[in-house]
Amino acid sequence: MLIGELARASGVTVRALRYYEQQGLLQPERAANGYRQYDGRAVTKVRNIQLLLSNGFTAQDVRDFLPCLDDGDVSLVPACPPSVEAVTRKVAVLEERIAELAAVRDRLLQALSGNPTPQQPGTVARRHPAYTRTARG
Amino acid sequence: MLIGELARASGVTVRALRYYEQQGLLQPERAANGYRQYDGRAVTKVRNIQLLLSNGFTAQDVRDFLPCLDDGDVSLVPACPPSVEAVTRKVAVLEERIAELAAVRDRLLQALSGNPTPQQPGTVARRHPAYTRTARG
DNA sequence: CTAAAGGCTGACCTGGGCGTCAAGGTCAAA
DNA sequence: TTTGACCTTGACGCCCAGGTCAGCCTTTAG
Repeated sequence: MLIGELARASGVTVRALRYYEQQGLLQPERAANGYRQYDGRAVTKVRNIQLLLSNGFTAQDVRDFLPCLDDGDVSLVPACPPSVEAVTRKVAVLEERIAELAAVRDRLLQALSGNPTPQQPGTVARRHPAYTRTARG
Repeated sequence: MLIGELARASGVTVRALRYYEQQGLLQPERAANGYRQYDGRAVTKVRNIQLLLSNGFTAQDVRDFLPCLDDGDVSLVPACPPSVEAVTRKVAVLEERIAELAAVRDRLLQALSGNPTPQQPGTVARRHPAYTRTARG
């Protein structure tokens, strides 16, 4: 799979793919002519990278994520126990971000329904109802 | 409340507060000496702004959020019906972001538990269990 | 053979969210 | 009155995630 195909398949630009590689997030093979060669799993991987980057994580953060998410193949995990701690921390970060966004969402929904905010001022709602809706619908 | 106090109270820098104002996210009063004057609700507002910015939204995005979240006072909402549509769109964006992050979190948890991924390749998990954990909890 | 399409590296540019001076005004305490 | 903390605007700088252009090589189509 050449870089242009991967770009189209994963919805990012060729430039972004080269950037991700430069940041150590991708390590494609090289053909004899110097062209980058990606396998099919790279599509998932790139989507996950983009997903994290567009949610406020940095390339450095993503580096911490990927060792155990490599190419979306979770079965690789037992081979990388040293990063368990790092992954656990990342899960906590995600929990926090999710809770924050859910709180904002709840406030917007309250706003739309015209209800007052049942919370003490000084911060955004912390304890919120379970997340039940599915994306896009 | 002066800008330095607000900065300490809300956990951002003075520079950031001036930047938010420049971006149209804050409109403090001005004292006779030219000093910015904030009221207590600005603390919540600033925290919300920072929260959104650190989650991958731009100042422009935040501008769309704030008309109905002003100072965290949701009771102001009925006064701004024209932005209902914009807020609704933002809720959808939040739902999507939350779902994405929850999917990543689920994959990390699967990785930690060593389970295989029960999903078709090509994208991150889309339908995920309800969000049940509380932040830092 | 030639043109078009795609790939390569290197390098400079951009926009967003600030950090960091610079030069100066204001205010409370000593 | 002087010091020091805090405020003002303005301007330049930085990092990050790429965009864009230049100059060149490779592969496929006609």
